[in-house]
Amino acid sequence: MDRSADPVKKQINIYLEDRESPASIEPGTTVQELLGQVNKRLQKEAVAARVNGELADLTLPLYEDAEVEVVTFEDEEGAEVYRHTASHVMAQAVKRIYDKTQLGIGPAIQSGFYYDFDLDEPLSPEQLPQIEETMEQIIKEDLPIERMELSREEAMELFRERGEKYKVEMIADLPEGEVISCYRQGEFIDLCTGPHLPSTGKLKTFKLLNLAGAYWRGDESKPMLQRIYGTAFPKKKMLDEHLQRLEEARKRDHRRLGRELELFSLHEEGPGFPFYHPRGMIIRRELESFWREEHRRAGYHEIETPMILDRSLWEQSGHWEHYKENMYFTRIDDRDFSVKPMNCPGAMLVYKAGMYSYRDFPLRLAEMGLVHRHEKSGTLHGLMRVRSFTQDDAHIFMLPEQIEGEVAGIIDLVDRFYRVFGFAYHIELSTRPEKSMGTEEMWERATAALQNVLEKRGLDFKINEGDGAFYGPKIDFHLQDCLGRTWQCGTIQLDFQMPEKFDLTYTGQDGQRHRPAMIHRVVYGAMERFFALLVEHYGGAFPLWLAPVQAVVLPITDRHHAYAKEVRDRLLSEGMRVELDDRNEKVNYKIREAQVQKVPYMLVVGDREVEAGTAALRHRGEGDLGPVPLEDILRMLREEIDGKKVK
RNA sequence: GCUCACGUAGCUCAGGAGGUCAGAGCGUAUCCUUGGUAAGGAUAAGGUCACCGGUUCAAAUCCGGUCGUGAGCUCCA
Repeated sequence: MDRSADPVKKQINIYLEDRESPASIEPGTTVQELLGQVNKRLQKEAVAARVNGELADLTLPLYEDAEVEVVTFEDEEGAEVYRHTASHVMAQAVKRIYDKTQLGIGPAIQSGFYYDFDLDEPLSPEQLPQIEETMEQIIKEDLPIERMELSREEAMELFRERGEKYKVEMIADLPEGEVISCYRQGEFIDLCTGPHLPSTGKLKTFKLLNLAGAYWRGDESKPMLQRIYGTAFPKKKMLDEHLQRLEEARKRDHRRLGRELELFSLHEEGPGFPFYHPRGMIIRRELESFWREEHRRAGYHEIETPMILDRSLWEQSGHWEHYKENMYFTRIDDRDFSVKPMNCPGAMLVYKAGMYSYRDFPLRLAEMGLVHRHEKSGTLHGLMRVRSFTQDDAHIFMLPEQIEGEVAGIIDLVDRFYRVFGFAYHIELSTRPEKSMGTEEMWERATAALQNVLEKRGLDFKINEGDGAFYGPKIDFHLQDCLGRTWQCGTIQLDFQMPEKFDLTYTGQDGQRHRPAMIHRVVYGAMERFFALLVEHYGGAFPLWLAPVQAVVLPITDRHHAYAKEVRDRLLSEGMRVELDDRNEKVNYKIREAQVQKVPYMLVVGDREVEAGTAALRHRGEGDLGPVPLEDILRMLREEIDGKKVK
């Protein structure tokens, strides 16, 4: 852009949003100065601007007529600018304390920021306050932040001189002809596309949260840098609220609720191998029976295949070659066996046990298959990431022209399931990874087929290059946990390999043998992961149909025990999960415990209820509902259960 | 697997510059209390302070290793 002032033009016109007429200013006025002239409040709130649609610094001088939009912290990109500046201030502070620090990268992320450092000494959490203090100092200095545009050579020279080897590496990788920009604040310079706040003093409150290691460029073979995470807000109150929200989220953590509600446990004796307790088991079985019902309706047939199978099968499927490091092995009668890490080879054998015609297609074989995978120790996470889990798997064998219809059917099925639980989800399409089998042409065809269905249905999706399975591309469905981390649940994987490897055939209309196409798919994904996400989603307060204990009967004194038992038995006979709390405690105490355990309904019975044949109904969320005749209670609960209502 | 941190009764956590430091609350058991919508009272039981090794007269406390857990990275349902 030509930044020299136009000698002919004395004034330029700037069009601001929400203003009828343009502001007339002198060329060279910065966005910030302009805002000062027209709207002081906006000037104060602005963190960046959009000039003719392009995100820019407030310090950008304007030389031509332009449209200017103000970007504040409230805008997503405004928050990013704000926090990105916070990450620079943090980097500056770290460099002030440890001058040999080499900088990695330091972007803004969802609700915060981080910066990666290469330091000689390991950082420990005790050092964070010191870094925070230095950051406060830098903010107090209110250093102006200036943008500099450099040539590739200048930039190289600058960062080489400063000993920033990672920055030099980044510059070397920038495409030719790209404008290289840097930002300077006091003695600190960083390679950065910006934009940034106009000065360090604009930063109000921030907090450094945690430390972690992170490989340079996310590559395991590259050095590990030290990453500091933090967050920043324009108001102390917003920061406090954010920290409060994090605290609340931790209360929903499935690992915590799993223990408190006695759903499951994990033990040192079996890292990553979960134990289901009676209450967790009820939820799991409910999920499974819902699943069976829906799958029967959707035309699936259920099968079960063995957990341990001969080595030759895994060699044939390609797992021996491509998945060995994740597999468990055993030896029986001098033969090598493997514990199944996936259900597909077993399903192949089921298919091969019969003869199929094109008329049998699509053939949908479903399996609740328990698989074992030797995941790296550092990746284990409660029930979200475990080493043994049950996949609600299915393998669909079909004609090539049935692929798109089947994929569409699965997308509908997944959507139906997630809706029942009220889950929001996002979709990703993963393409061919480096370590994979099959021809380029096969991959292209398969990927195009998946993409086609998504596009036809107008679904938003993100493409994950090289993230597919070794046998084919896939569509993944992701859900969020209590902290907003996303987890892959449902997946649809197209596979042209397995039918080849197992020489699967069907008889076509022409009487000849042909190769079927195949899809692997899961809806819940892994029962363990889905269960964990459900716990966090509901914060432990499961809808009635899933609640391990649906109702508890609370007699007020011993003389009400007989009637309480009657009430309990009546509910039991209607198939409800009900308990009787006849402990020698006050009703307040029993109610509190039922609330803490998030039991949906409490039936309090005393003299009045015995007399009238009612129960004083209390809902964990709605409180006291007053006396209700037993038969009405039964009807209400039945309706709520059958409707899978979320209450 | 990697980086950093953590590991004390079933749970949540105090304590710990090496020596009356094995503590609290919740929970559990027993007894008293029979009480109407979120904790009634008393008493008691419970831990070789993750495990192994080292330093020391003495280790829960210091050092090393192992295992497990957490946050992230890598990888994945």
